[in-house]
This record gives sequence, structure tokens and C-alpha cells, in this order.
Amino acid sequence: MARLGMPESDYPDIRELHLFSEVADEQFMTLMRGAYVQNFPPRIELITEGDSSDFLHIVLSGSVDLFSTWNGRETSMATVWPVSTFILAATIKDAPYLMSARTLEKSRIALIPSQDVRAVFDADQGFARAIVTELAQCYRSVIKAQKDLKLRTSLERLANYLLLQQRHSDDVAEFDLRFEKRRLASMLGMTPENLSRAFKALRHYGVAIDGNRIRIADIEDLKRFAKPDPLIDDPST
Amino acid sequence: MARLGMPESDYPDIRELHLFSEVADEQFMTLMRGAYVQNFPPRIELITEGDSSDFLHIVLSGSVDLFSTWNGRETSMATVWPVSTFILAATIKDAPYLMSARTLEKSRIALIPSQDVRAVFDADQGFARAIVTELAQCYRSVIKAQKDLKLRTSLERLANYLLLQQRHSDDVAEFDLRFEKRRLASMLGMTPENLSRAFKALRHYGVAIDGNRIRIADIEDLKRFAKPDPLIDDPST
DNA sequence: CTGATGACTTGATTCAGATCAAGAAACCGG
DNA sequence: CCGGTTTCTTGATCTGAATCAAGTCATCAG
Repeated sequence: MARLGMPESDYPDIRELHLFSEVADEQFMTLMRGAYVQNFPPRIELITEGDSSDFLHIVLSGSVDLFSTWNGRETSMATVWPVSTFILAATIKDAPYLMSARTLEKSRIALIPSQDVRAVFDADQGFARAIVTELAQCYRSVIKAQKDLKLRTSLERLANYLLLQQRHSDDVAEFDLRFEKRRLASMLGMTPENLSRAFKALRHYGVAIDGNRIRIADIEDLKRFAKPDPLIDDPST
Repeated sequence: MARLGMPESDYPDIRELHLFSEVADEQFMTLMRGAYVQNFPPRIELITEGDSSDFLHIVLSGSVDLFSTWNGRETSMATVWPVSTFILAATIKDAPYLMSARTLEKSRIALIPSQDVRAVFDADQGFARAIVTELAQCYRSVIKAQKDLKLRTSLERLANYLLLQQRHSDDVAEFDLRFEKRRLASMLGMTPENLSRAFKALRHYGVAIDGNRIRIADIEDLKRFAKPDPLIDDPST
């Protein structure tokens, strides 16, 4: 968990992020100079909801779970994969985190001081534009998640989730779940027990499951049940 | 429903919005010159999810329901009160609306062409900054709604909703519901029948209801049950 | 005033999903 | 390789909430 300045070898990965691609070189260097990189073991809590947002975080490798708690209950809100940022909104607003974050596996995380982000935002038109686009994207993602949650049953959510994963897997009919089932259950707003049963229920629509391996016999058949909708399920729009 | 250019008498109301307060006069006039104002009767669908976002909308008077549908089901996502904007994210991203909008009552709506908004965004630093803050705020609001939905039962959501309304009503223990119960039910993610029962259940915590009038006998008692949390229930953070 | 409409309430029933309990399978760390 | 832990599965049961069905109440046009 050594704390280091950002090695230059990480610059290109970060530079390629949509968020930083239009930043002037000089401003980009300002951000990088103030940044740190840390290596974290699995299951380490990086931030806790309610804390003040001192750093913009970037996942360089590994993966991070964003979750929230209330009154002893806990729910997964999202998963962050490399290379992307999280808690941008809190950084920009200089407001407390609304979610906690923990590593799911061994992960490298870059930390950019929030005040640097806000300073460069004011100084660099390209960065400002990118942040707006990113925030609008994040906002729309949550709206979609909200619609998924309010308009669908858990079985429908799982079916649509599988169709989405299938599209991400080069459109082959067979793929692996990207994370453990208990977290998938929490993401989909259900219990692990119920997820198990939901998988069994989807057998009627040609879904076979073996450990983490999913095979969809007839995608059209599953689609007829799941009724995927770009305004809920397409992450790009 | 006559379509008019924006009357100058509406400028001050719009100017006072956080979104426009820092815009240079010249740019503000650009936006206003391209804008229209329309009067709509109640229950008119202003926009339909999936349509392309040609205008940024501003509610000048009345109120607007943002809702979504899927597979024959419908749910209210938010209510917009004067004076504020909606569908900013779609305007900025030039992406299709994720929600539909309909007037709840007779309403005056200002329409600013999306391309004007994007143009002024590029030209005016103050406007860009305000849009980012606004989007970050919107994003955080939805995250809070998501936490409310995933972490609480419907009874807990109603209790916290009442506490929030109570705070908005000059902190008196008696106030009116701001809209009809069927819509409140949909906002809270429950059926009208269930909302009725939920109100009855809250009698145990000193909540009395008579038509639209709510009276909370002992706020501390209700709070002990509701466990309000600023990271879910405080709209300002 | 009256009948019609729509909102709200109430009760009975059903259903989706949570919880509880226990066993099976997979995953370590030594 | 083994013992222990954790995840996953399965079954039984319970509960929160939806649905179905009536009935009440308020509103309003005629």
C-alpha cells in the first residue's frame, strides 16, 4: 500500500480517458504532478460515505465496488473497472461522498487532489467540456438504473443484465459472469438466494448456467421475455 | 397553447436561476432571443422518452411530472416546480430523452433551443461552470433516490418523505401534501392502495392525515422510526 | 340538485421476494 | 492434502407489497 507519486508510465492510460483527452498538456501535467498512485489489497475500504471528497479516484487496474449503507443494510450501487474515474460529482461540488468504495481485488488506484481538479476545470476549456459530458453520462446511467429498478421485476432485471453482458462478450452466446453472484444480486437489488432461483427460472428461456459460465441457447427467445430497451439497457446513449 | 417569443418580463425569473446567474449579459440575451414561451393546459405530454432533445425546458409556473414507461408499466421519476429546468443532461449530450414529461396543471414553459445552450456553453465560462454544478447536483439527487429505493421499505420512504416536507413547510408540524396521492405513491415506488395503508400504519408514530392535511404529533417519535440521513434525505448536500 | 367521473379507502387474496435453515461446492492457508 | 471458511444452492416459511374487488367520498358539468 505504498504511497507514490504517479509514475510516468501511467500517464498514457489516464491520458486516453475521455475525461483527460482534451486537456492541454500543461494542465495535464499539473494534474499528474499532484497525483499519487497506491496499490491496495482486496476488500479495502477506500472511501466512506459522508467523508469529504479530497481526491478524484482513478482505477488503473483491479476493480472497485461502490456501495451504500443505511440502518444496518447495505447495497451495491455500481462497479468501477479500469481505466475509469469515480466520485467525480462529489469532487466537483466539493461535497461529501454519497457512496463508499472498496476494492474487490488487488487494485492500483490513482488519486488526484480535488482542488487540482477544480482548478484545472476553471483554467481549461477542454477539461470543462469533458467533465460536463462525463457528468451527463453518469447522470443518465443512474436514471436508467432507476427505471430498471422501478419498472422491472428482479427476473426481468437479471434477463436484461445477461443480454447486456452477452453483447459485451463479442456477441457470443457463452460468457463468464464478471463478478461473484452475491454482488450481482446486490447490484440487481435482490438477495443471493433469489438470484439462484432467478437463474433457475431463466432456464425456461434457454439460459444455462454452470458456475460462472453462462450459455444462452436462443437469444431471441430470451429477448422476447426480457424486452430490452435502449432507454434502459444501452449504456452508450 | 400559443407559441410566443420570450416576453422580457420573464427574463428576471430565469436570470435568477443558479444556472443562468453567472452568464455574461450578451450570452444571456443570445439564449433569450432564441427562446419561446408556451402555455400548456393540465395533463399535456410535453416530451416523450426516446425523442431527440431539441429544447432545454424551464418551468415558469405550474408543475411538471417526469415519468417513464416500460412494457405497459409507468412510474413517476420526479416533479419539477417553478422556477427550474429539466432534461439538461439530454440537451448537453444531444442524446434522446430518458423520461417523458407532462404538465400536472396549467403551466408556462420556456423552451431554449438545445443548440443555443451548447453554443453558449462553449463560449461562456460562467455558464459552463454553472452547468457542471447543476449536473453534479442532479446526479447526486438520483443517487440519493436510488439509495432510498434500495435500502428502505415503502413505509420508511413515506416517513422520510413526510419529514422532508415538514422541513420545507417552515418546520411546522402541520402541512399539506404537495400533490395527489396516486402520484406520491408512484414517486415512492408503491401503489395507491399501499400508500393508504402506509399512512394508517404511520398513525402509530403520531402521523394524522385528513385529506391532504398532514399533522405530525411528535416529530422526534417519527424520526426514531424514519432514521433520516442527510446522505439520502438532504437535497442540498 | 343530480348523476357521472375520478380519487381515495378498505378488505380479501395473491405473489414476489426476503428470511431462515441446512447442506453442497468451491476456495484458501498452512 | 486437509480443515476451515466462504459462497452458492435448495427447501420451507414468512412478509411486504401488488392485485382484485367494492365501496365511499369529493368534484363538477349539466
